[in-house]
Amino acid sequence: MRNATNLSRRERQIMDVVYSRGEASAAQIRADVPDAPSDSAVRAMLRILEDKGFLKHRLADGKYIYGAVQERRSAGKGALNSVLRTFFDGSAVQAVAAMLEQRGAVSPAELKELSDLIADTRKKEQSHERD
Amino acid sequence: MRNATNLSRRERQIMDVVYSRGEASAAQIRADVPDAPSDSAVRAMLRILEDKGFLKHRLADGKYIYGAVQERRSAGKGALNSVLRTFFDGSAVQAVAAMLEQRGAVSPAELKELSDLIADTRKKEQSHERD
DNA sequence: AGCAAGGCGCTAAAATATTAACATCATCGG
DNA sequence: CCGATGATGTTAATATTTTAGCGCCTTGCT
Repeated sequence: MRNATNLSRRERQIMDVVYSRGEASAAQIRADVPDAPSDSAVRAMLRILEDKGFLKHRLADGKYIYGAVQERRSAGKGALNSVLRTFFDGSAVQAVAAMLEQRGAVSPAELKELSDLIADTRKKEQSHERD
Repeated sequence: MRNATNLSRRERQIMDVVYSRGEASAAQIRADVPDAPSDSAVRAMLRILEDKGFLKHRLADGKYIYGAVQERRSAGKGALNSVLRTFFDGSAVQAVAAMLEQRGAVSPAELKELSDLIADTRKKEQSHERD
Protein backbone atom coordinates (compact mmCIF):
# COMPACT_ATOMS: atom_id res chain seq x y z
CA MET A 1 0.00 0.00 0.00
CA ARG A 2 2.27 2.73 -1.19
CA ASN A 3 0.91 4.98 -3.89
CA ALA A 4 -2.15 7.15 -4.14
CA THR A 5 -4.35 4.59 -5.86
CA ASN A 6 -4.14 2.45 -2.77
CA LEU A 7 -5.70 4.86 -0.36
CA SER A 8 -8.91 3.93 1.34
CA ARG A 9 -12.00 6.03 0.88
CA ARG A 10 -11.55 8.17 3.97
CA GLU A 11 -7.85 8.50 3.42
CA ARG A 12 -8.47 9.81 -0.05
CA GLN A 13 -11.14 12.22 1.07
CA ILE A 14 -8.85 13.62 3.70
CA MET A 15 -5.90 13.95 1.36
CA ASP A 16 -8.12 15.82 -1.04
CA VAL A 17 -9.14 18.27 1.64
CA VAL A 18 -5.56 18.82 2.68
CA TYR A 19 -4.42 19.41 -0.87
CA SER A 20 -7.35 21.62 -1.53
CA ARG A 21 -6.59 23.77 1.48
CA GLY A 22 -2.85 23.50 1.37
CA GLU A 23 -2.70 23.06 5.11
CA ALA A 24 -5.38 22.45 7.67
CA SER A 25 -6.12 21.64 11.29
CA ALA A 26 -8.03 18.54 12.26
CA ALA A 27 -11.14 20.64 12.81
CA GLN A 28 -10.89 22.28 9.40
CA ILE A 29 -10.42 18.95 7.73
CA ARG A 30 -13.39 17.52 9.52
CA ALA A 31 -15.47 20.45 8.31
CA ASP A 32 -14.69 19.67 4.69
CA VAL A 33 -14.86 15.89 4.65
CA PRO A 34 -18.14 14.53 3.31
CA ASP A 35 -20.28 12.82 5.96
CA ALA A 36 -17.79 13.78 8.59
CA PRO A 37 -17.39 11.30 11.45
CA SER A 38 -16.44 12.27 14.97
CA ASP A 39 -13.52 14.45 15.77
CA SER A 40 -11.44 11.63 17.17
CA ALA A 41 -12.15 9.48 14.14
CA VAL A 42 -10.76 12.17 11.89
CA ARG A 43 -7.70 12.48 14.02
CA ALA A 44 -7.19 8.76 13.97
CA MET A 45 -7.13 8.90 10.17
CA LEU A 46 -4.71 11.78 10.25
CA ARG A 47 -2.29 9.79 12.35
CA ILE A 48 -2.61 6.83 10.04
CA LEU A 49 -1.89 8.99 7.03
CA GLU A 50 1.07 10.41 8.83
CA ASP A 51 2.36 6.93 9.64
CA LYS A 52 2.05 5.97 6.03
CA GLY A 53 4.05 9.00 5.06
CA PHE A 54 1.42 10.98 3.23
CA LEU A 55 0.98 13.72 5.78
CA LYS A 56 3.13 15.63 8.20
CA HIS A 57 2.23 18.21 10.82
CA ARG A 58 3.68 21.23 12.46
CA LEU A 59 2.74 22.85 15.72
CA ALA A 60 1.14 26.28 15.66
CA ASP A 61 -0.50 27.87 18.67
CA GLY A 62 -0.56 24.50 20.35
CA LYS A 63 -2.47 22.96 17.49
CA TYR A 64 -1.41 20.56 14.80
CA ILE A 65 -1.52 21.89 11.30
CA TYR A 66 -1.41 19.12 8.75
CA GLY A 67 0.08 19.32 5.31
CA ALA A 68 0.87 16.86 2.55
CA VAL A 69 4.35 15.45 2.25
CA GLN A 70 4.29 15.45 -1.54
CA GLU A 71 3.97 19.00 -2.71
CA ARG A 72 0.74 20.15 -4.17
CA ARG A 73 1.85 20.85 -7.69
CA SER A 74 3.65 17.57 -8.03
CA ALA A 75 0.68 15.64 -6.72
CA GLY A 76 -1.52 17.63 -9.05
CA LYS A 77 0.53 16.59 -12.04
CA GLY A 78 0.24 13.01 -10.99
CA ALA A 79 -3.51 13.25 -10.59
CA LEU A 80 -3.78 14.98 -13.91
CA ASN A 81 -1.79 12.32 -15.69
CA SER A 82 -3.88 9.66 -14.13
CA VAL A 83 -7.07 11.30 -15.37
CA LEU A 84 -5.60 11.72 -18.84
CA ARG A 85 -4.70 8.06 -19.02
CA THR A 86 -7.99 6.84 -17.70
CA PHE A 87 -10.38 9.07 -19.58
CA PHE A 88 -8.59 10.73 -22.44
CA ASP A 89 -6.29 8.13 -23.95
CA GLY A 90 -3.40 10.02 -22.42
CA SER A 91 -4.06 12.93 -24.72
CA ALA A 92 -3.63 16.42 -23.34
CA VAL A 93 -5.46 17.80 -26.34
CA GLN A 94 -8.55 15.74 -25.64
CA ALA A 95 -8.47 16.75 -22.02
CA VAL A 96 -8.19 20.43 -22.76
CA ALA A 97 -10.99 20.11 -25.27
CA ALA A 98 -13.16 18.62 -22.56
CA MET A 99 -12.36 21.50 -20.24
CA LEU A 100 -13.24 24.06 -22.83
CA GLU A 101 -16.46 22.30 -23.68
CA GLN A 102 -17.89 23.15 -20.31
CA ARG A 103 -19.69 26.23 -21.44
CA GLY A 104 -18.71 29.10 -19.23
CA ALA A 105 -16.08 27.18 -17.32
CA VAL A 106 -13.27 29.10 -18.97
CA SER A 107 -13.63 32.84 -19.23
CA PRO A 108 -12.43 34.89 -22.19
CA ALA A 109 -9.64 36.24 -20.04
CA GLU A 110 -8.52 32.71 -19.25
CA LEU A 111 -8.70 31.78 -22.89
CA LYS A 112 -6.31 34.59 -23.57
CA GLU A 113 -4.00 33.31 -20.87
CA LEU A 114 -4.13 29.83 -22.29
CA SER A 115 -3.40 31.14 -25.71
CA ASP A 116 -0.36 33.02 -24.46
CA LEU A 117 0.79 30.09 -22.39
CA ILE A 118 0.78 27.78 -25.36
CA ALA A 119 2.39 30.31 -27.62
CA ASP A 120 5.20 30.68 -25.11
CA THR A 121 5.65 26.97 -24.81
CA ARG A 122 5.83 26.58 -28.54
CA LYS A 123 8.49 29.22 -28.74
CA LYS A 124 10.58 27.47 -26.14
CA GLU A 125 10.15 24.16 -27.90
CA GLN A 126 11.50 25.67 -31.05
CA SER A 127 14.52 27.11 -29.36
CA HIS A 128 15.24 23.71 -27.85
CA GLU A 129 15.11 22.08 -31.24
CA ARG A 130 18.12 24.13 -32.16
CA ASP A 131 20.16 22.60 -29.32
CA MET B 1 -22.85 6.36 -1.16
CA ARG B 2 -23.79 7.77 -4.50
CA ASN B 3 -21.06 9.67 -6.28
CA ALA B 4 -17.59 8.74 -7.39
CA THR B 5 -15.81 10.02 -4.30
CA ASN B 6 -17.58 7.39 -2.28
CA LEU B 7 -16.23 4.37 -4.04
CA SER B 8 -14.09 1.94 -2.13
CA ARG B 9 -10.53 1.27 -3.18
CA ARG B 10 -11.26 -1.78 -5.31
CA GLU B 11 -14.35 -0.24 -6.76
CA ARG B 12 -12.37 2.74 -7.90
CA GLN B 13 -9.60 0.64 -9.36
CA ILE B 14 -12.09 -1.35 -11.34
CA MET B 15 -13.97 1.67 -12.59
CA ASP B 16 -10.67 3.13 -13.74
CA VAL B 17 -9.88 0.02 -15.71
CA VAL B 18 -13.29 -0.01 -17.29
CA TYR B 19 -13.08 3.63 -18.28
CA SER B 20 -9.57 3.18 -19.49
CA ARG B 21 -10.57 0.29 -21.74
CA GLY B 22 -14.03 1.51 -22.60
CA GLU B 23 -15.41 -1.98 -22.17
CA ALA B 24 -13.95 -5.11 -20.71
CA SER B 25 -14.62 -8.67 -19.66
CA ALA B 26 -14.06 -9.81 -16.09
CA ALA B 27 -10.80 -11.44 -17.13
CA GLN B 28 -9.52 -8.32 -18.85
CA ILE B 29 -10.39 -6.22 -15.86
CA ARG B 30 -8.65 -8.61 -13.55
CA ALA B 31 -5.56 -8.37 -15.72
CA ASP B 32 -5.37 -4.62 -15.29
CA VAL B 33 -6.28 -4.22 -11.66
CA PRO B 34 -3.28 -3.73 -9.37
CA ASP B 35 -2.63 -6.68 -7.08
CA ALA B 36 -5.42 -8.59 -8.69
CA PRO B 37 -7.36 -10.87 -6.40
CA SER B 38 -9.05 -14.07 -7.51
CA ASP B 39 -11.34 -14.28 -10.46
CA SER B 40 -14.44 -14.69 -8.37
CA ALA B 41 -13.45 -11.75 -6.19
CA VAL B 42 -13.28 -9.53 -9.23
CA ARG B 43 -16.63 -10.71 -10.39
CA ALA B 44 -18.11 -10.10 -7.00
CA MET B 45 -16.96 -6.49 -7.23
CA LEU B 46 -18.38 -6.20 -10.69
CA ARG B 47 -21.76 -7.29 -9.46
CA ILE B 48 -21.61 -4.83 -6.61
CA LEU B 49 -20.76 -2.00 -8.97
CA GLU B 50 -23.60 -3.03 -11.19
CA ASP B 51 -25.99 -3.07 -8.24
CA LYS B 52 -24.88 0.39 -7.30
CA GLY B 53 -25.55 1.56 -10.82
CA PHE B 54 -22.03 2.33 -11.94
CA LEU B 55 -21.63 -0.53 -14.37
CA LYS B 56 -23.81 -2.43 -16.81
CA HIS B 57 -23.05 -5.45 -18.91
CA ARG B 58 -24.01 -6.95 -22.20
CA LEU B 59 -23.68 -10.50 -23.41
CA ALA B 60 -21.22 -11.23 -26.19
CA ASP B 61 -20.17 -14.74 -27.18
CA GLY B 62 -21.56 -16.02 -23.96
CA LYS B 63 -19.41 -13.66 -21.93
CA TYR B 64 -20.25 -10.55 -20.00
CA ILE B 65 -18.74 -7.39 -21.29
CA TYR B 66 -18.84 -4.62 -18.73
CA GLY B 67 -19.10 -0.96 -19.45
CA ALA B 68 -19.67 2.17 -17.39
CA VAL B 69 -23.14 3.61 -17.12
CA GLN B 70 -21.92 7.18 -17.18
CA GLU B 71 -20.27 7.83 -20.46
CA ARG B 72 -16.55 8.17 -20.60
CA ARG B 73 -16.30 11.76 -21.65
CA SER B 74 -18.75 12.94 -19.09
CA ALA B 75 -17.00 11.05 -16.32
CA GLY B 76 -13.73 12.44 -17.59
CA LYS B 77 -14.97 15.98 -17.27
CA GLY B 78 -16.05 15.27 -13.75
CA ALA B 79 -12.70 13.79 -12.83
CA LEU B 80 -10.95 16.69 -14.45
CA ASN B 81 -12.99 19.24 -12.54
CA SER B 82 -12.31 17.42 -9.36
CA VAL B 83 -8.57 17.53 -9.96
CA LEU B 84 -8.74 21.20 -10.88
CA ARG B 85 -10.54 22.03 -7.67
CA THR B 86 -8.29 19.96 -5.46
CA PHE B 87 -4.92 20.84 -6.89
CA PHE B 88 -5.19 23.91 -9.08
CA ASP B 89 -7.60 26.25 -7.33
CA GLY B 90 -10.14 25.42 -9.99
CA SER B 91 -8.01 27.13 -12.59
CA ALA B 92 -7.83 25.56 -16.03
CA VAL B 93 -4.86 27.74 -16.85
CA GLN B 94 -2.85 26.43 -13.93
CA ALA B 95 -3.73 22.88 -14.85
CA VAL B 96 -2.71 23.26 -18.46
CA ALA B 97 0.50 24.90 -17.36
CA ALA B 98 1.23 21.85 -15.23
CA MET B 99 0.62 19.56 -18.17
CA LEU B 100 2.95 21.52 -20.39
CA GLU B 101 5.62 21.59 -17.74
CA GLN B 102 6.13 17.89 -18.08
CA ARG B 103 8.97 18.14 -20.49
CA GLY B 104 8.23 15.98 -23.49
CA ALA B 105 4.72 15.11 -22.43
CA VAL B 106 3.21 17.28 -25.11
CA SER B 107 4.67 17.02 -28.58
CA PRO B 108 5.06 19.97 -30.93
CA ALA B 109 2.24 18.56 -33.04
CA GLU B 110 0.01 18.50 -30.01
CA LEU B 111 1.00 22.02 -29.13
CA LYS B 112 -0.16 23.04 -32.55
CA GLU B 113 -3.45 21.27 -31.98
CA LEU B 114 -3.89 22.96 -28.65
CA SER B 115 -3.14 26.28 -30.18
CA ASP B 116 -5.76 25.75 -32.87
CA LEU B 117 -8.25 24.43 -30.40
CA ILE B 118 -8.00 27.50 -28.24
CA ALA B 119 -8.06 29.86 -31.18
CA ASP B 120 -11.27 28.20 -32.35
CA THR B 121 -12.82 28.43 -28.94
CA ARG B 122 -11.98 32.09 -28.68
CA LYS B 123 -13.59 32.74 -32.03
CA LYS B 124 -16.77 31.04 -30.95
CA GLU B 125 -16.79 32.94 -27.67
CA GLN B 126 -16.65 36.18 -29.58
CA SER B 127 -19.47 35.24 -31.85
CA HIS B 128 -21.56 34.34 -28.83
CA GLU B 129 -20.92 37.71 -27.32
CA ARG B 130 -22.79 39.18 -30.23
CA ASP B 131 -25.94 37.20 -29.34
C1' DA C 1 -24.63 -39.18 -23.95
C1' DG C 2 -20.74 -38.17 -20.85
C1' DC C 3 -17.08 -35.28 -19.63
C1' DA C 4 -14.10 -31.29 -19.27
C1' DA C 5 -13.53 -26.37 -19.46
C1' DG C 6 -14.98 -21.78 -18.92
C1' DG C 7 -17.90 -18.41 -16.94
C1' DC C 8 -21.08 -16.83 -13.43
C1' DG C 9 -23.56 -16.03 -8.84
C1' DC C 10 -23.99 -16.69 -3.92
C1' DT C 11 -22.32 -16.66 0.59
C1' DA C 12 -19.80 -16.79 4.62
C1' DA C 13 -15.17 -15.94 6.33
C1' DA C 14 -11.10 -12.98 6.63
C1' DA C 15 -8.96 -8.67 6.28
C1' DT C 16 -9.30 -3.67 6.54
C1' DA C 17 -11.08 0.48 7.50
C1' DT C 18 -13.74 3.38 10.36
C1' DT C 19 -15.47 4.86 14.45
C1' DA C 20 -16.26 6.52 19.24
C1' DA C 21 -15.13 6.02 24.10
C1' DC C 22 -11.87 7.02 27.22
C1' DA C 23 -7.34 8.64 29.04
C1' DT C 24 -3.74 12.24 28.96
C1' DC C 25 -1.66 16.55 28.71
C1' DA C 26 -1.23 21.58 28.39
C1' DT C 27 -3.38 26.05 28.94
C1' DC C 28 -6.18 29.53 30.82
C1' DG C 29 -8.90 32.02 34.14
C1' DG C 30 -10.83 32.49 38.68
C1' DC D 1 -3.87 26.46 43.26
C1' DC D 2 -7.53 24.14 40.95
C1' DG D 3 -11.08 23.10 37.84
C1' DA D 4 -12.63 23.78 33.07
C1' DT D 5 -11.55 23.66 28.28
C1' DG D 6 -9.45 22.27 24.10
C1' DA D 7 -6.42 19.16 21.72
C1' DT D 8 -4.36 14.81 21.08
C1' DG D 9 -3.28 9.74 21.57
C1' DT D 10 -4.77 4.86 22.39
C1' DT D 11 -7.56 1.19 21.89
C1' DA D 12 -11.11 -1.97 21.27
C1' DA D 13 -15.52 -2.49 18.99
C1' DT D 14 -18.16 -2.03 14.76
C1' DA D 15 -18.87 -1.70 9.94
C1' DT D 16 -17.36 -2.24 5.50
C1' DT D 17 -14.64 -4.18 2.08
C1' DT D 18 -12.50 -7.86 0.02
C1' DT D 19 -11.82 -12.46 -0.74
C1' DA D 20 -12.12 -17.42 -2.02
C1' DG D 21 -14.85 -21.68 -1.93
C1' DC D 22 -18.44 -23.97 -3.88
C1' DG D 23 -22.27 -25.08 -6.87
C1' DC D 24 -24.69 -24.25 -11.18
C1' DC D 25 -25.07 -23.72 -16.03
C1' DT D 26 -23.64 -23.67 -20.85
C1' DT D 27 -20.65 -25.07 -24.59
C1' DG D 28 -17.73 -27.96 -27.19
C1' DC D 29 -15.63 -32.29 -27.89
C1' DT D 30 -15.27 -37.32 -27.99
